[in-house]
Amino acid sequence: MSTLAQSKSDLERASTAQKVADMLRERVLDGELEPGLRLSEEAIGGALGVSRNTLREAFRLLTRDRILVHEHSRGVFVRRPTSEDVCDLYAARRVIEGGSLRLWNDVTEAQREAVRAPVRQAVARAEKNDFSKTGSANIQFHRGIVGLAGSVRLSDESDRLFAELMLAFRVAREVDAFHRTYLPWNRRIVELLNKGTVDEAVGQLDEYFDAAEQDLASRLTAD
Amino acid sequence: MSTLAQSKSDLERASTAQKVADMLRERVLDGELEPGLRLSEEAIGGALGVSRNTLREAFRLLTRDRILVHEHSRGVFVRRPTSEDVCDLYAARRVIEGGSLRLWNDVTEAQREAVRAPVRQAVARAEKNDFSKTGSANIQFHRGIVGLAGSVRLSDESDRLFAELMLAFRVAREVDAFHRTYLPWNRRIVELLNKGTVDEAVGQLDEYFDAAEQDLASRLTAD
DNA sequence: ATCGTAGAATCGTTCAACAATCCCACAAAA
DNA sequence: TTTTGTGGGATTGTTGAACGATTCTACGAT
Repeated sequence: MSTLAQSKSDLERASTAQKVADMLRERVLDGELEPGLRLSEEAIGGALGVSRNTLREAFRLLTRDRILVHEHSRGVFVRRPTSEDVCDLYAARRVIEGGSLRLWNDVTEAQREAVRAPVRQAVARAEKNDFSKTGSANIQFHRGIVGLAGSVRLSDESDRLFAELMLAFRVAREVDAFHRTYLPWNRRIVELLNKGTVDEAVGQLDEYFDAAEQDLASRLTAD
Repeated sequence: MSTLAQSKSDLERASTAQKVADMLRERVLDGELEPGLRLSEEAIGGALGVSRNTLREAFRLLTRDRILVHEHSRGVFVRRPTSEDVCDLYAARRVIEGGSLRLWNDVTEAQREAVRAPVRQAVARAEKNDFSKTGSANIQFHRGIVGLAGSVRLSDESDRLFAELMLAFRVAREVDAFHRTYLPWNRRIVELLNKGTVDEAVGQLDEYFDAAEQDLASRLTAD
């Protein structure tokens, strides 16, 4: 049954605009297209072999995800988060993840495991001095937290927030080191959760947000 | 200074696609375009005097706001929320508004007043048997709650959730009566907040969500 | 150095066309 | 009767070109 659902989702992936958007999203999040860069319709459309109209549709999809920003009659740019953006992003995350984490005792074991697993894997890799996937592991941890709420709308919005933060990391030139710094925090949160002290875990999460926000914002204003 | 900001925002409102999207959004939320209705590109584009490409851009904007749904090669439809959607929407609202309300003691007086004022006005009107604007007042109350978080991203996402719920009300054929029913709840929440018992207010908010969700979902499944 | 202006580059929008896909009705087969 | 092809017709997906409107750039005047 899962194979059927799989192939169905593959078939639905027909639109060219969608494919172009996926490719551009990857390029942006990988850092090949730097924040602040202007994306010329003609240049990119020509390079990818799609018409301007189709490319504009792809741009709309990415502005929805807040990866690109659209300025009227000026074009689209790779989003370049400011320190105000970072403040706003963490304000949203505090509410969403804090509120989700409080549901810890009311959710399924599978949902709880989605929070624990990423931290366990990151810790295991860190002990072998392997910090390769530490960034995605950190994001998976926070995705798991939001998943406790059981709302796809909330999870989707969180993914957009995470994508924006990835861009902020890039502006601050601290993509990997950032996640690594805060691994101990994640570990502590999971330990508190397993101990059943949800309120203390939420407190640790808030402290993590405070530290991360200040760290990131200061790097952005200095730049 | 506010006049300058005003005129600036007017100037930025240049795009035709944006204007078309605004018009369509209004039509949908007013109920002139029923949930489930398919919007033909040719028909609407011809009626509004805009080209297909521009109309498609407007559709993308409304799809982002979850007012329309896009099905590949089939067209765009006015969203018709299901009971699963309602469940998801309230799961998100529980987290967002619950988390925001907990910040009550940490925000500015202006933010707190944005929560109290809509309820006060709705109560005043209700005592005169004037239930005309009770719906928007209820939404303003919940907008105020989300505003406590101080994140425009969170507030924007909440507006999208509210818009979706408006569509659900319409499917359930209970637009005004719905809001009216729950005015006493809002009043009680504000009283608890003014008394300083934030946790109890959050509890009342949760109960409100439980009742509203069950009420709305049952009307949708019955239909 | 500041300001204004002409020209180039780019975006916003429209139009026409064709391929790809979906829908619907009708006929054939179990 | 129900199911299963199988057409044709309608609609969407995508392209390319075109032109007015807006922005950017560079050059020259003050």
